[in-house]
Amino acid sequence: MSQERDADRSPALPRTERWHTRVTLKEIAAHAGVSRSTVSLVMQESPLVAETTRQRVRESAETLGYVYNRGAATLRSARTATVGVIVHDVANPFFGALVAGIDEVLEPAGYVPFLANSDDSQERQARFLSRLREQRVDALLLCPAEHTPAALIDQLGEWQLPCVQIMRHVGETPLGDYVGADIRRGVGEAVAHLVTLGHRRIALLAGESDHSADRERLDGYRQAMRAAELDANLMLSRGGLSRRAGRERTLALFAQTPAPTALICHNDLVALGALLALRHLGLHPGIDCAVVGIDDVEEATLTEPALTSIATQPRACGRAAAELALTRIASPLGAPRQIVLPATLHVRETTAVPPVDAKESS
Amino acid sequence: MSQERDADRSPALPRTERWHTRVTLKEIAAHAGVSRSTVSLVMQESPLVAETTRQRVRESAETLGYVYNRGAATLRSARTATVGVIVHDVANPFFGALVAGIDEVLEPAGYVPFLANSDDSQERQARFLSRLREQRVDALLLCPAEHTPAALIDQLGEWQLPCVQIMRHVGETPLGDYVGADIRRGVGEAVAHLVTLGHRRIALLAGESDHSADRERLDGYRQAMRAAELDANLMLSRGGLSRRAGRERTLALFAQTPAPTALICHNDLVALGALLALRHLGLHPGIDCAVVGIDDVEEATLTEPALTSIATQPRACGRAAAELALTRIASPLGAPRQIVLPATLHVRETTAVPPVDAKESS
DNA sequence: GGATTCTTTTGGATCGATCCAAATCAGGGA
DNA sequence: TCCCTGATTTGGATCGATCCAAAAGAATCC
Repeated sequence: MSQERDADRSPALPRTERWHTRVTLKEIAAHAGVSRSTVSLVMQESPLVAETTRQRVRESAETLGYVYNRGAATLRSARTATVGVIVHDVANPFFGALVAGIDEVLEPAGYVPFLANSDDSQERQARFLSRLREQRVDALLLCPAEHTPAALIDQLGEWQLPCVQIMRHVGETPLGDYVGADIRRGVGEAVAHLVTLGHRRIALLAGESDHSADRERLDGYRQAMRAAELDANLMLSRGGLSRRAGRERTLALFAQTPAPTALICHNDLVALGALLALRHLGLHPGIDCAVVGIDDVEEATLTEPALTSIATQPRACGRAAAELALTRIASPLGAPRQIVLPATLHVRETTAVPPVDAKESS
Repeated sequence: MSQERDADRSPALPRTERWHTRVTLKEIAAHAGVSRSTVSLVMQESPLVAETTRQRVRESAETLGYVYNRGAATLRSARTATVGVIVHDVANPFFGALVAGIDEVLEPAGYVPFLANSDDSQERQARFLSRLREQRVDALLLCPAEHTPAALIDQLGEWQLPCVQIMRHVGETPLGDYVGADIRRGVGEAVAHLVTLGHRRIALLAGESDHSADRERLDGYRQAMRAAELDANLMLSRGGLSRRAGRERTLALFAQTPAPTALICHNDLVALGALLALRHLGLHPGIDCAVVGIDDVEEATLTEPALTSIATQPRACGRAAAELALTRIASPLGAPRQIVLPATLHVRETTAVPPVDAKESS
């Protein structure tokens, strides 16, 4: 920490930053000929202060190279202008887009996001949560890890920490603030679409853990299958949700007879895995077997054939969640809101009429 | 901010958290019968304090539901236990993995990362940077946005903000701390591999902006091409780096004659786009045209045929960068370190001997 | 027993902002 | 000129930790 730089302080050159003597409100006050309080008001963009003073103070701050000390402000005012974000897999492009959406809203509002990866582990989630409490974040944006107990939301309430759940929620119905997509309806629409095309053996490649996102897919599927007078339990597969798992689970499904003629996949990664599997089996997606993904990630439009997918709009969800968090910070006692964005089916090339033999045999 | 809740303090029920009267060191001190200073020492895990007192204090903190106030500590000690992370595209799986690696190291060290997306925009990068300064982050992990001036690093130095550059660095040679992969050698190895297989018309699908990551690919390519006595300028394509751009640029390359027999792509996204283009043209990757990607993302092993790729190990880079940042925080004046991880070629199915006609015609 | 050392504990002072009640200022009307 | 009103400005007190020099206790040695 060499501080012996004072030598080069030539008064002619007002260096923007002096060495290691941090500029504080006090220095600005002295420089601008006002009190600390006034400077503070200027920094808070308060309308109380006169325009001319405001200008003078701003200039002083500028020439002295002042950097606002959010930490000091926090101590007194209990606002940190930070928000915690917990997702279960940053490496998944879906969450990448989600995080980008969050960022988009927080940034102009002057908020900064803390980000962590729970990796769907309770323990990591809990550890990060306590870090965030130490940092006194103003709010939390949470995609809860698997098996998160419903009590967590109550706990957060006791801790006075506003929380917006995203895409998944703990407990049966969302108790607190929540932003997600209307997956149930989206899946229903997909099933109806496939039924209209003539499909009968429609498989659902679901997840294996019983959280809300999973349940909604299942509910939408069951309900639509029932409506079409088809057996929903016959073609239900539960398992992992990676691209690799999608591939393997599809191979497994095709090992049984009768094989499905259409696959609805928990997310696009699984769907892309399914495409790989079909190609491996020498089958043509969209001709020999229909495939529907969920999320509509950018990649979906680029595969050959292009993937039919239910758009969950991660970016829009991220934006909505961040906005909700900001309003909740502004009014902590307002009524919780549940925002459910429409999930619309984007029909592309992987859904077409089933092969003739399959249609007849059902 | 009503604080008039003191009435309901029933001594019989030691609620874990009282309403709105935050527990501070003072309360713990009173409860444990020691001074504030001692409690502070316990919280800092100082070895000075006796084991028995330590235990007692810990228990008091526990029963009172104390949450450490990092902000208050920061004010006095000038350490925030936070680190800023700026990447240019969170939605890219490569950066997802990188961020995951960073997280992996910071979390156990008790640090929390602020994350932002520069979207390769100078302006967004600058705005976030000033936010981070306000928050007094202890260090910065930066994948500099395109066209970032070399002066930025000096500026950060003046601001006393330790910075580790990742994957890209500003200026000709990395001036400060840096973590990246040995792309130059990796690309060289790829060219040599292709030459050994018999390829002569080896194209490079490079980026169009002139940052270090780009230059390294170019240098590696030119050098290896020269070594093989091939013309490096003939088959050089510059352009966008998305999957879509990869597809389109490949189509463009194949519109010219003679078409290349091998493609080395700036990253795996571009390579995957190239695979789509080849398939679209009715060509078989690995048979009609070799394709090499860079990064070796998970998806590379799953395409059919599997993609040959140069592994840049984003997760390992993230870890190394975070570790370097931690050591730099511990000793700000230590000599800058440049860590270059090996980039090894993973040969898979998309690289094979060139088609006979192409070999003869060269 | 008292001096000496080592271990543990402690009371202000301090970091840099915000909050709030009170002081000051400027302009208008009687 | 003086009072009143509304617009600005201001000086402590305060938030909750850390730092530091010094005090208190315990152990050791002569």
